[in-house]
Amino acid sequence: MKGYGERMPKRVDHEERRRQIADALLRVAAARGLHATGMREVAAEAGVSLRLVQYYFGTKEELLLAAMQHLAARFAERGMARIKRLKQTEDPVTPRGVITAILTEALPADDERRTFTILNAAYFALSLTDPALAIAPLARNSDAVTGVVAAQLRAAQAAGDTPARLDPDLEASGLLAMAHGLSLSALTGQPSVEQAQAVIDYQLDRLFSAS
Amino acid sequence: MKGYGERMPKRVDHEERRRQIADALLRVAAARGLHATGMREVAAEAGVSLRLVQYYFGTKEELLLAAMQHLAARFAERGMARIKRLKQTEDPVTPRGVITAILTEALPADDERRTFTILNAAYFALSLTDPALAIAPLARNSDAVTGVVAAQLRAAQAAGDTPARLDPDLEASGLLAMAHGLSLSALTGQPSVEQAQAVIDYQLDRLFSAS
DNA sequence: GCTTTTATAATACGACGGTATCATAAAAAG
DNA sequence: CTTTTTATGATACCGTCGTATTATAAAAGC
Repeated sequence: MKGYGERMPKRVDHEERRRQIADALLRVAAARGLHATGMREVAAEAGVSLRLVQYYFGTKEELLLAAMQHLAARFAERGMARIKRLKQTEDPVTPRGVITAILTEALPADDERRTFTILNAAYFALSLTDPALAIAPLARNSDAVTGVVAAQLRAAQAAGDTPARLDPDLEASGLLAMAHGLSLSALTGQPSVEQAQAVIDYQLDRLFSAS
Repeated sequence: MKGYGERMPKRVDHEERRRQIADALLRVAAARGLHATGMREVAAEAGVSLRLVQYYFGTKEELLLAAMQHLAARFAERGMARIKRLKQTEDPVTPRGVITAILTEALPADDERRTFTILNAAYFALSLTDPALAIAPLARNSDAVTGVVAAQLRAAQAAGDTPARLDPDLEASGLLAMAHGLSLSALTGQPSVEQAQAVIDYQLDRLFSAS
């Protein structure tokens, strides 16, 4: 890269610091709420001075935006890792396996996914009224995933694992919307994560049964 | 009722005023966001003085809570009306008709439902981090609706309109989660309301076909 | 060794928001 | 008609937040 300066920076990587601060914001925001998170709190959480936060992100809006993109990137990364892990353990990677992994990954089953779901909801709500916050990164992810699921369904149809009369695109949209809705509901514990998982499994059973 | 005082109040109804102010908050919040909505703005929107808002709702938290309950009540009311209307127009009320009405009602197809969806998302996100905001009213609504859908599915099974092997509870949970997810996504226009409707219709076709 | 970059510290400022206070109008009760 | 209760209006207070400013230190390159 022809980077951000002629000479090397003093010691630390610029992007690394930005990530560190953005992570701090996400941690605080997941606990206290996105709007209730102040610059001073972020600085304290990141273990740096307030001035430094201003140094790396001139304005709060910029920080919020960068943190959102960071969040989307982290989640996409995690999704990729999940698929890669799937390919290593499960020898013949079935379309059902991939779809199950995707839908399940969205559930707030552990701390990381729970905070992700919370932050996602917070950013989504914020973007509905704050024009400065483009919802682009999240929507882009979602679109890509829908495409993957639809493709897997087509593959399953080609293999005869699922009825040919199904519409892959409509099914994919429905499944992802369901997973999204279940994730949000599961945050409140109604239904529980286990029940949400049961609903997903049930739907996939119905999809991949002979019928 | 053994109301709010021995003598009649001066001129206006207490509850009516509270509704008026709560409605004003919801209108402002739908446009500017829940956290960005101040007491002064609410007062201006309601056409009353700031002092009056304080008079009817001592604190902002109280106002937020009351507005949420009011919102939930309004939505439940609208749902009831929709069912009642259905019973009048569609002579034999089929389970599918009821379920279609419920799922479709959640979509942000007109201004009122759109603002409702936005406010719902905002309150939900807020309740995730603000312990003072119980999510009870919304969850209660959601639970009741799930029960209704499951009951309709059972009725359909009894009538032979849908396969007996289906699990009504899991199907109901899945359908409502899907509708919820679709509504949120439709707020951004991806997918559009029409596409979301298509997904719902498709799923119901699949449910109620012989199969 | 001087300059640039990266960092901290302390503090200031202007705006806004929730809340509180003071004053008052108007209607019902006696 | 006076008193009391209810309803309302105008404004003051105080904290917090985002942002800006100034001074300073230390490590890395030229």
